[in-house]
Amino acid sequence: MEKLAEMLKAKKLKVTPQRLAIFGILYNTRNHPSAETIYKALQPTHPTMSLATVYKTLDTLKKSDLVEELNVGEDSFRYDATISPHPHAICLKCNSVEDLDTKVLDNITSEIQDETDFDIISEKLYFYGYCKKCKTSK
Amino acid sequence: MEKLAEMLKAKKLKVTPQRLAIFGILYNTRNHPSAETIYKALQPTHPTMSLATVYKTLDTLKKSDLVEELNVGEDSFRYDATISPHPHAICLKCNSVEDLDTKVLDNITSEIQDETDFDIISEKLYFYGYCKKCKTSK
DNA sequence: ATGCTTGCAAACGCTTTGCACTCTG
DNA sequence: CAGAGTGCAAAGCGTTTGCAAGCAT
Repeated sequence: MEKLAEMLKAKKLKVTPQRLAIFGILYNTRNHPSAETIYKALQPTHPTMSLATVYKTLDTLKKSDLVEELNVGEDSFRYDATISPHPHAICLKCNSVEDLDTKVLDNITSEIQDETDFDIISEKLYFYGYCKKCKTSK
Repeated sequence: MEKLAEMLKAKKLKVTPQRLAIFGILYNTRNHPSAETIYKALQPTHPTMSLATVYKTLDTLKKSDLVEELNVGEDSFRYDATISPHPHAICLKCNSVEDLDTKVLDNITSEIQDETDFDIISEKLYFYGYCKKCKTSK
Protein backbone atom coordinates (compact mmCIF):
# COMPACT_ATOMS: atom_id res chain seq x y z
CA MET A 1 0.00 0.00 0.00
CA GLU A 2 2.94 2.23 0.73
CA LYS A 3 4.06 1.58 -2.79
CA LEU A 4 0.86 2.89 -4.29
CA ALA A 5 1.18 6.13 -2.35
CA GLU A 6 4.68 6.54 -3.72
CA MET A 7 3.44 6.00 -7.24
CA LEU A 8 0.80 8.68 -6.80
CA LYS A 9 3.31 11.10 -5.34
CA ALA A 10 5.70 10.43 -8.20
CA LYS A 11 2.97 11.67 -10.51
CA LYS A 12 2.40 14.69 -8.27
CA LEU A 13 -1.05 13.54 -7.33
CA LYS A 14 -2.46 14.11 -3.87
CA VAL A 15 -2.73 10.93 -1.87
CA THR A 16 -6.26 10.38 -0.63
CA PRO A 17 -7.89 7.28 0.84
CA GLN A 18 -10.20 7.08 -2.16
CA ARG A 19 -7.36 7.14 -4.66
CA LEU A 20 -5.44 4.52 -2.76
CA ALA A 21 -8.48 2.28 -2.56
CA ILE A 22 -9.34 2.54 -6.26
CA PHE A 23 -5.78 2.27 -7.47
CA GLY A 24 -5.25 -0.58 -5.03
CA ILE A 25 -8.07 -2.58 -6.51
CA LEU A 26 -6.75 -2.16 -10.01
CA TYR A 27 -3.22 -2.87 -8.97
CA ASN A 28 -4.02 -6.07 -7.15
CA THR A 29 -6.43 -7.77 -9.50
CA ARG A 30 -6.21 -8.93 -13.07
CA ASN A 31 -9.94 -8.80 -13.60
CA HIS A 32 -10.03 -5.47 -15.43
CA PRO A 33 -13.09 -4.23 -13.58
CA SER A 34 -15.50 -1.54 -14.70
CA ALA A 35 -16.14 1.62 -12.68
CA GLU A 36 -19.31 0.06 -11.34
CA THR A 37 -17.48 -3.07 -10.28
CA ILE A 38 -14.83 -1.06 -8.49
CA TYR A 39 -17.51 0.96 -6.79
CA LYS A 40 -19.31 -2.12 -5.54
CA ALA A 41 -16.09 -3.77 -4.43
CA LEU A 42 -15.35 -0.76 -2.25
CA GLN A 43 -18.79 -0.47 -0.73
CA PRO A 44 -17.95 -2.63 2.32
CA THR A 45 -14.79 -0.74 3.20
CA HIS A 46 -15.63 2.70 1.84
CA PRO A 47 -19.39 3.00 2.12
CA THR A 48 -19.44 6.76 1.64
CA MET A 49 -17.51 6.80 -1.60
CA SER A 50 -19.58 7.88 -4.56
CA LEU A 51 -19.57 6.51 -8.06
CA ALA A 52 -18.67 9.97 -9.30
CA THR A 53 -15.48 9.81 -7.30
CA VAL A 54 -14.61 6.51 -8.88
CA TYR A 55 -15.02 8.04 -12.32
CA LYS A 56 -13.09 11.17 -11.45
CA THR A 57 -10.30 9.16 -9.91
CA LEU A 58 -10.07 6.81 -12.85
CA ASP A 59 -9.88 9.81 -15.10
CA THR A 60 -7.06 11.27 -13.03
CA LEU A 61 -5.13 8.01 -12.97
CA LYS A 62 -5.67 7.60 -16.68
CA LYS A 63 -4.26 11.03 -17.42
CA SER A 64 -1.20 10.20 -15.36
CA ASP A 65 -0.70 6.92 -17.21
CA LEU A 66 -1.17 4.86 -14.10
CA VAL A 67 -4.27 3.22 -15.49
CA GLU A 68 -5.38 2.18 -18.94
CA GLU A 69 -8.96 2.33 -20.17
CA LEU A 70 -10.16 -0.69 -22.15
CA ASN A 71 -12.92 -0.72 -24.75
CA VAL A 72 -13.70 -4.33 -25.21
CA GLY A 73 -17.04 -3.64 -26.86
CA GLU A 74 -19.27 -3.69 -23.83
CA ASP A 75 -21.45 -0.77 -22.92
CA SER A 76 -19.03 0.30 -20.21
CA PHE A 77 -15.29 0.77 -19.99
CA ARG A 78 -12.97 -1.49 -18.07
CA TYR A 79 -9.74 -0.45 -16.41
CA ASP A 80 -6.31 -1.92 -16.07
CA ALA A 81 -3.37 -0.80 -13.93
CA THR A 82 -0.85 -0.35 -16.69
CA ILE A 83 2.46 -2.07 -16.18
CA SER A 84 3.54 -2.64 -19.73
CA PRO A 85 1.60 -2.78 -22.98
CA HIS A 86 0.02 -6.17 -23.45
CA PRO A 87 -2.84 -7.62 -25.45
CA HIS A 88 -6.14 -8.56 -23.88
CA ALA A 89 -8.26 -11.63 -24.47
CA ILE A 90 -12.02 -11.36 -24.08
CA CYS A 91 -14.00 -14.53 -23.59
CA LEU A 92 -17.21 -14.57 -25.62
CA LYS A 93 -18.82 -16.93 -23.18
CA CYS A 94 -17.98 -15.76 -19.66
CA ASN A 95 -17.04 -12.20 -20.68
CA SER A 96 -13.83 -12.34 -18.72
CA VAL A 97 -10.99 -10.11 -19.82
CA GLU A 98 -7.55 -11.48 -19.24
CA ASP A 99 -4.03 -10.43 -20.05
CA LEU A 100 -2.51 -12.40 -22.87
CA ASP A 101 0.90 -13.71 -22.08
CA THR A 102 2.67 -13.83 -25.39
CA LYS A 103 5.82 -12.55 -27.00
CA VAL A 104 4.46 -12.72 -30.50
CA LEU A 105 3.51 -9.08 -30.51
CA ASP A 106 6.68 -7.68 -29.02
CA ASN A 107 8.14 -6.24 -32.17
CA ILE A 108 5.11 -5.60 -34.28
CA THR A 109 4.95 -1.91 -33.50
CA SER A 110 8.33 -1.17 -35.01
CA GLU A 111 7.63 -3.50 -37.90
CA ILE A 112 4.40 -1.76 -38.70
CA GLN A 113 6.17 1.53 -38.31
CA ASP A 114 8.57 0.50 -41.05
CA GLU A 115 5.83 -0.66 -43.37
CA THR A 116 3.42 2.21 -43.11
CA ASP A 117 3.24 5.97 -42.95
CA PHE A 118 1.78 5.92 -39.48
CA ASP A 119 3.66 7.03 -36.35
CA ILE A 120 2.62 4.65 -33.60
CA ILE A 121 2.52 5.92 -30.04
CA SER A 122 0.45 3.27 -28.33
CA GLU A 123 -1.70 0.30 -29.12
CA LYS A 124 -4.69 -1.63 -27.90
CA LEU A 125 -4.97 -5.22 -29.02
CA TYR A 126 -8.06 -7.25 -28.31
CA PHE A 127 -8.59 -10.90 -29.11
CA TYR A 128 -12.04 -12.40 -28.84
CA GLY A 129 -12.71 -16.05 -28.37
CA TYR A 130 -12.93 -18.65 -25.64
CA CYS A 131 -10.83 -18.80 -22.50
CA LYS A 132 -9.24 -21.89 -21.07
CA LYS A 133 -12.23 -22.61 -18.87
CA CYS A 134 -14.88 -22.03 -21.49
CA LYS A 135 -13.38 -23.55 -24.60
CA THR A 136 -14.10 -27.07 -23.50
CA SER A 137 -17.76 -26.40 -22.83
CA LYS A 138 -18.49 -24.06 -25.69
CA MET B 1 -25.61 -0.73 -55.75
CA GLU B 2 -26.90 -3.92 -57.24
CA LYS B 3 -24.06 -5.65 -55.54
CA LEU B 4 -25.09 -4.44 -52.11
CA ALA B 5 -28.62 -5.76 -52.60
CA GLU B 6 -27.16 -9.13 -53.49
CA MET B 7 -25.06 -9.14 -50.36
CA LEU B 8 -28.10 -8.41 -48.24
CA LYS B 9 -30.12 -11.12 -49.94
CA ALA B 10 -27.30 -13.58 -49.46
CA LYS B 11 -27.68 -13.00 -45.74
CA LYS B 12 -31.43 -13.38 -46.02
CA LEU B 13 -32.05 -9.81 -45.08
CA LYS B 14 -34.87 -7.80 -46.57
CA VAL B 15 -33.66 -5.20 -49.02
CA THR B 16 -34.92 -1.77 -48.04
CA PRO B 17 -33.85 1.67 -49.24
CA GLN B 18 -32.61 2.47 -45.75
CA ARG B 19 -30.43 -0.59 -45.55
CA LEU B 20 -28.98 0.03 -48.98
CA ALA B 21 -28.23 3.62 -48.09
CA ILE B 22 -26.53 2.84 -44.80
CA PHE B 23 -24.64 -0.15 -46.09
CA GLY B 24 -23.70 1.85 -49.16
CA ILE B 25 -22.10 4.58 -47.11
CA LEU B 26 -20.04 2.11 -45.17
CA TYR B 27 -19.12 0.17 -48.24
CA ASN B 28 -17.94 3.14 -50.20
CA THR B 29 -15.96 5.10 -47.68
CA ARG B 30 -12.95 4.30 -45.60
CA ASN B 31 -13.79 6.90 -42.95
CA HIS B 32 -15.26 4.52 -40.41
CA PRO B 33 -18.14 6.81 -39.56
CA SER B 34 -20.24 6.78 -36.39
CA ALA B 35 -24.00 6.27 -36.42
CA GLU B 36 -24.47 10.01 -36.06
CA THR B 37 -22.17 10.69 -39.00
CA ILE B 38 -24.01 8.20 -41.17
CA TYR B 39 -27.30 9.75 -40.16
CA LYS B 40 -26.15 13.24 -41.10
CA ALA B 41 -24.64 12.07 -44.34
CA LEU B 42 -28.00 10.64 -45.35
CA GLN B 43 -30.08 13.66 -44.37
CA PRO B 44 -29.93 15.25 -47.84
CA THR B 45 -31.01 12.13 -49.69
CA HIS B 46 -33.08 10.42 -47.01
CA PRO B 47 -34.54 13.23 -44.91
CA THR B 48 -37.15 11.04 -43.24
CA MET B 49 -34.78 8.41 -41.98
CA SER B 50 -34.48 8.33 -38.23
CA LEU B 51 -31.40 7.84 -36.13
CA ALA B 52 -33.07 4.82 -34.56
CA THR B 53 -33.23 3.19 -37.96
CA VAL B 54 -29.53 3.77 -38.43
CA TYR B 55 -28.83 2.04 -35.14
CA LYS B 56 -31.19 -0.82 -35.85
CA THR B 57 -29.78 -1.31 -39.30
CA LEU B 58 -26.20 -1.24 -38.07
CA ASP B 59 -27.13 -3.81 -35.49
CA THR B 60 -28.68 -6.01 -38.16
CA LEU B 61 -25.67 -5.70 -40.44
CA LYS B 62 -23.36 -6.37 -37.55
CA LYS B 63 -25.15 -9.56 -36.65
CA SER B 64 -24.87 -10.72 -40.25
CA ASP B 65 -21.15 -9.98 -40.29
CA LEU B 66 -21.50 -7.40 -43.01
CA VAL B 67 -20.32 -4.63 -40.75
CA GLU B 68 -17.84 -4.42 -37.90
CA GLU B 69 -18.22 -2.21 -34.87
CA LEU B 70 -15.09 -0.37 -33.76
CA ASN B 71 -14.31 0.79 -30.24
CA VAL B 72 -11.52 3.23 -30.72
CA GLY B 73 -11.98 4.84 -27.33
CA GLU B 74 -14.33 7.64 -28.29
CA ASP B 75 -17.69 8.06 -26.64
CA SER B 76 -19.44 6.55 -29.66
CA PHE B 77 -18.87 3.55 -31.85
CA ARG B 78 -17.61 3.65 -35.39
CA TYR B 79 -18.48 1.22 -38.14
CA ASP B 80 -16.60 -0.48 -40.91
CA ALA B 81 -17.86 -2.59 -43.79
CA THR B 82 -15.90 -5.72 -43.10
CA ILE B 83 -14.01 -7.19 -46.00
CA SER B 84 -11.20 -8.93 -44.17
CA PRO B 85 -9.79 -8.50 -40.70
CA HIS B 86 -7.33 -5.63 -40.58
CA PRO B 87 -5.86 -3.36 -37.93
CA HIS B 88 -6.95 0.24 -37.54
CA ALA B 89 -4.85 3.30 -36.94
CA ILE B 90 -6.30 6.18 -34.98
CA CYS B 91 -4.70 9.60 -35.30
CA LEU B 92 -4.38 11.36 -31.96
CA LYS B 93 -4.43 14.73 -33.66
CA CYS B 94 -7.14 14.65 -36.31
CA ASN B 95 -9.03 11.67 -34.86
CA SER B 96 -9.16 9.96 -38.21
CA VAL B 97 -9.46 6.21 -38.27
CA GLU B 98 -7.78 4.52 -41.17
CA ASP B 99 -7.16 0.96 -42.23
CA LEU B 100 -3.61 -0.15 -41.71
CA ASP B 101 -2.11 -1.78 -44.72
CA THR B 102 0.38 -4.23 -43.35
CA LYS B 103 1.19 -7.88 -43.53
CA VAL B 104 2.95 -7.98 -40.21
CA LEU B 105 -0.09 -9.21 -38.39
CA ASP B 106 -1.14 -11.87 -40.85
CA ASN B 107 -0.06 -14.86 -38.83
CA ILE B 108 -0.21 -13.60 -35.30
CA THR B 109 -3.53 -15.18 -34.51
CA SER B 110 -2.33 -18.70 -35.08
CA GLU B 111 0.97 -17.94 -33.38
CA ILE B 112 -0.80 -16.66 -30.29
CA GLN B 113 -3.08 -19.65 -30.45
CA ASP B 114 -0.04 -21.89 -30.18
CA GLU B 115 1.44 -19.96 -27.30
CA THR B 116 -1.58 -19.55 -25.08
CA ASP B 117 -4.62 -21.38 -23.79
CA PHE B 118 -6.99 -19.00 -25.53
CA ASP B 119 -9.12 -19.97 -28.52
CA ILE B 120 -9.17 -16.94 -30.79
CA ILE B 121 -12.22 -16.29 -32.94
CA SER B 122 -11.73 -12.69 -33.91
CA GLU B 123 -9.55 -9.73 -33.13
CA LYS B 124 -9.58 -5.96 -32.96
CA LEU B 125 -6.26 -4.25 -33.24
CA TYR B 126 -5.93 -0.53 -32.70
CA PHE B 127 -2.80 1.55 -33.08
CA TYR B 128 -2.77 5.10 -31.79
CA GLY B 129 -0.41 7.75 -33.06
CA TYR B 130 -0.07 10.26 -35.84
CA CYS B 131 -1.20 9.82 -39.41
CA LYS B 132 0.78 10.76 -42.47
CA LYS B 133 -0.74 14.22 -42.63
CA CYS B 134 -0.41 15.02 -38.95
CA LYS B 135 2.97 13.60 -38.06
CA THR B 136 4.87 16.43 -39.66
CA SER B 137 2.95 19.10 -37.78
CA LYS B 138 2.58 17.40 -34.43
C1' DA C 1 -51.27 -11.50 -46.40
C1' DT C 2 -47.84 -11.70 -42.88
C1' DG C 3 -44.16 -10.65 -40.59
C1' DC C 4 -40.19 -7.72 -40.65
C1' DT C 5 -38.81 -2.74 -40.93
C1' DT C 6 -39.44 2.05 -40.12
C1' DG C 7 -40.06 6.32 -37.51
C1' DC C 8 -41.21 8.79 -33.58
C1' DA C 9 -40.76 9.67 -28.84
C1' DA C 10 -39.74 8.12 -24.55
C1' DA C 11 -36.72 5.46 -21.74
C1' DC C 12 -32.19 3.70 -20.43
C1' DG C 13 -27.56 3.32 -18.63
C1' DC C 14 -23.06 4.92 -18.36
C1' DT C 15 -20.55 8.91 -17.56
C1' DT C 16 -19.98 13.83 -16.57
C1' DT C 17 -20.85 18.15 -14.27
C1' DG C 18 -21.95 21.87 -10.68
C1' DC C 19 -21.53 23.14 -6.31
C1' DA C 20 -20.75 23.19 -1.39
C1' DC C 21 -17.99 20.81 1.89
C1' DT C 22 -13.65 18.52 3.22
C1' DC C 23 -9.06 17.37 3.26
C1' DT C 24 -4.13 17.24 1.56
C1' DG C 25 0.28 19.32 1.27
C1' DC D 1 -4.47 28.18 4.33
C1' DA D 2 -5.09 27.62 -0.53
C1' DG D 3 -6.22 24.78 -3.80
C1' DA D 4 -7.44 20.24 -5.06
C1' DG D 5 -10.54 16.22 -4.08
C1' DT D 6 -15.02 14.40 -2.54
C1' DG D 7 -20.04 13.46 -2.46
C1' DC D 8 -24.54 14.30 -3.85
C1' DA D 9 -27.92 15.12 -7.17
C1' DA D 10 -28.96 16.49 -11.59
C1' DA D 11 -27.84 16.73 -16.28
C1' DG D 12 -25.80 14.88 -20.66
C1' DC D 13 -25.40 11.95 -24.40
C1' DG D 14 -25.11 7.88 -27.15
C1' DT D 15 -27.92 4.05 -27.73
C1' DT D 16 -32.09 1.15 -27.12
C1' DT D 17 -36.96 0.14 -26.87
C1' DG D 18 -42.19 0.17 -27.52
C1' DC D 19 -45.54 0.67 -30.56
C1' DA D 20 -48.32 1.94 -34.57
C1' DA D 21 -47.95 2.43 -39.43
C1' DG D 22 -45.67 0.95 -43.74
C1' DC D 23 -43.33 -2.12 -46.77
C1' DA D 24 -40.75 -6.41 -48.75
C1' DT D 25 -41.42 -10.93 -49.99
